[in-house]
Parts: sequence; structure tokens; C-alpha cells
Amino acid sequence: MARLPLYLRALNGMAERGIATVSSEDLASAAGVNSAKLRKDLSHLGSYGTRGVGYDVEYLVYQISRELGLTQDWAVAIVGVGNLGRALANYGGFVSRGFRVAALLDADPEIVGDDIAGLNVEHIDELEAVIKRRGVSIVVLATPAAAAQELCDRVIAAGVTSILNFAPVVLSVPDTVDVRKVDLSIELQILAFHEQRKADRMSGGPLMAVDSQ
Amino acid sequence: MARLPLYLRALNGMAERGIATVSSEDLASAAGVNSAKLRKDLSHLGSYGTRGVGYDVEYLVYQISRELGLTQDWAVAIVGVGNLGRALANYGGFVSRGFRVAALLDADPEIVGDDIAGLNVEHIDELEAVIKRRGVSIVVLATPAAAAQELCDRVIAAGVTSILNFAPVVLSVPDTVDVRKVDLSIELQILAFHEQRKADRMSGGPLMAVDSQ
DNA sequence: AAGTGTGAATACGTTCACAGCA
DNA sequence: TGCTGTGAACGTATTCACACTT
Repeated sequence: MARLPLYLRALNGMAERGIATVSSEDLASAAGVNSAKLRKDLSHLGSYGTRGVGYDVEYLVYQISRELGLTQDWAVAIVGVGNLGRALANYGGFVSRGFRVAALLDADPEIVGDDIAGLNVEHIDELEAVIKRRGVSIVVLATPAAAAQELCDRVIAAGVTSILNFAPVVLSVPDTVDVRKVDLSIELQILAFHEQRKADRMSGGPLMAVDSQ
Repeated sequence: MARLPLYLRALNGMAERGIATVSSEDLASAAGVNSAKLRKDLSHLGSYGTRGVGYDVEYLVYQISRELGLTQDWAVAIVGVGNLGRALANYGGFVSRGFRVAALLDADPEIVGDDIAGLNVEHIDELEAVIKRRGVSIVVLATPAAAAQELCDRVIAAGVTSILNFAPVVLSVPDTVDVRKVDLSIELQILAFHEQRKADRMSGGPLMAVDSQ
């Protein structure tokens, strides 16, 4: 379920603040969903709540982490060390929960050899070797659009089946491979759309349906 | 519709390659969706296709751009000029289609005054003034989690109603405000979940349902 | 009394399949 | 003939509402 990470984050916050037990109502509002949905989601993992009481925070953190596969640690390679790749390498959120940046790779000889976030940037020629040697199972593509598909193919050929793509292209992959895409300009375009509708509503008439999140 | 930006990108690519007309089938596969869905999406904008022929690429680009509000230009302020903020400021995709980075703001005196992507980083104290003076209507929050809610409140008080949030927190906002959230570690967690299921499938038994994208 | 777990009802998005138009 | 536009069928996700447990 795509919402488990959200619940997990809310629960971690509560655990830090020493909260031992939480109701579906409270956890749901902390995660920004409604309580029936939350209960249904959690019920898929098993019956981890106690009627009349709520959920044990620590226990639920463990169960969700296990479900998400965060009890093991995943080696991540970042391909493309431009501004975005650098930001990702420095992003604390990766290291904190089960992810380890195991390699930074780039094609630019200016960048290869630099130290970023304690890691040495390696040449893209090493891609296949690095993936195998370090057991990389998730690759983050932060390359220009033009290079993304080719690198994607190489990464898949090297055995990776999970890719997080920041390049603004639709990657074509076999359906054994999971791709998630983050497209910054698409996010902005959706906001602009909503912004425009608000402006329209002030004056002339609107025309079509919206979606949220 | 959240998929219009996807179609738009595919269409722009086709326009560049000099393709004048496209069928729902072809456009759908370029955008990575199925053709019935594409036709239904486009039909909400009006009847811009020609039966037996397809869609005129240029015309459809214009119609979608208009629908998304990209025929006007939007002033965007980036709040938080750490690694991610810097990456966003340098990201070409913003400038290209209707978005203009109008301000970079940060609290750190080390960073204030720096020139990044041709813009001077201003102090966060200037936030409200800058928003008003430059007609900023979309704000990108790229701050640490701890600072996000407070800055979000200030931004809303200054009249902004569209926020793109990169900080790993659920922002609480009035429902007149649109927030889109990009959470890098959540994307990775979802990939890890799928990765684990693949591993499980090899050996023991799986347990629950999955979702895609 | 409080709050989970879950069938039943509802809403939503997707896909099918084809009538109708160029 | 080819392809759009769209009702109808379908499947899935969300929400309701309450029986049941602690």
C-alpha cells in the first residue's frame, strides 16, 4: 500500500515524542487521511490494534517497517551527479530508514573523482561492475532526459528491477521492472492548473473536473 | 486532470519532430497510458480530434497548455536554498514552460547574497514583501522539516494558495490552499516494498495486495 | 465506554465496445 | 475505412455504520 510510508513517518514522530498508544482517529489525522481508510489499510497487515484502546506505536512501527521491507537495508546507486543528484546524495532521509547510498556515478570527467556526501563519484563505465559488486537493488536516475533511457537499459541489464526516475521521460521497461517517476515540472503544472481554476472561479465560468493529490 | 502534463510533453516532442497529426493510439503509447483513457481525458477539454484522422498536434498542444494555465507565466518563489533548492533553481524544466523562478529565499546568512542560476538569494525576512512585489503565486518549499509548517503559514498569510512541498511533513493548510507533496524517501520506500515482494515471490509466500504507480 | 475490524453501500476511475462522423 | 467520442460494464478504492472486543 502506497500510504504505509506516510503512516510510518507519523508513527516515528509519535514514538520520538514518547507516545505509546494511538487511535486510528489520531494517527489518521497526523497522516492526513481519514480514519476508516487507515483502519482498512492496517487491517490488511493483520490485527495489530486493540479494540477500545488503539494501536501500540512501537509495535506498529515494526510491523509496517517489516511490511515495507525496511528491516533490511537497501543499497541505492545514484546515476547522474548534477545538482539534483548531489541534493539526493546529501538528503538525510535516505540514510535514516533502510537505505544506503552505495554509489554515485556520472559521465562527466569534471565530476568523476569528486567527493560528495562522503562518497567518491565513479565513472559511468563502472555502472555494471558497481551494481554487482555492491549489491545495488535500487537505482535513482537523475540524468538529463536524453541519457535516461540508455542508462535505464544498462541498469536493467545489470539486474536492477527498481528504478526511481527524475528524468522527464517515459522510460520503457519490461513489466518485471518497477519504475516510479518524480517530475518536478509536472507537479508545478498541476499546481498552475488549480491556480488558474481558482482565478477563473472569481470571474468567468469553470468547465471541467479536478483531481486532488 | 493530472495526466495532461504527460500528454503535453509527448506532444511537444512530436511537434519538434514535425509530426502534424497523431492518433489516440500513438499518443497514448508515447505517454504510457491506454488509448481509451487518453480519449476520455481529452474529450473533457472539448472535441479537438477528427474522426478517422486523429488529433492535430499543434492545436492540441495549445488547447492543453491553455487548460493547464501555461499560456500565462507564473512567478515561483523557492524557499530554502539548500542542495535541493539549488537543484530546483537550476532545473531547466521550470523556465521552459510557463514558470519563472522569481525569488530564492533562505534564512542562513551564509547563503543570503549568493548568486544562484542568475538570482540573488534573499533573506527570509523579505518573504512577504517579495511575494507581493513580484506577484508570486506558487511557492516551492525546500526547507528542513522543522521549518516547513511555519514558513507555509507565512506564505499563505501573504496570499499564496499553491504550494509544492519537498519537506517530509504533512502541512496543515486551509482547504482553499492546494499543496502537492514530493517525498523522496517515500518513493524509495514504495520501491523497496515492491522489491521485497519480488524477493518473497522467489521463495516463501506473499501476503497482501500491491498497487502500482 | 471507547475504538477496532469489517461487511455493505457508495463513489470513482478505468476499460470495453461500438455508434457515428470525416 | 479509420478513428474519435462516449454510454455502459466493470473493477477498485473510499466511506459508512455498526457488531464485537477489551
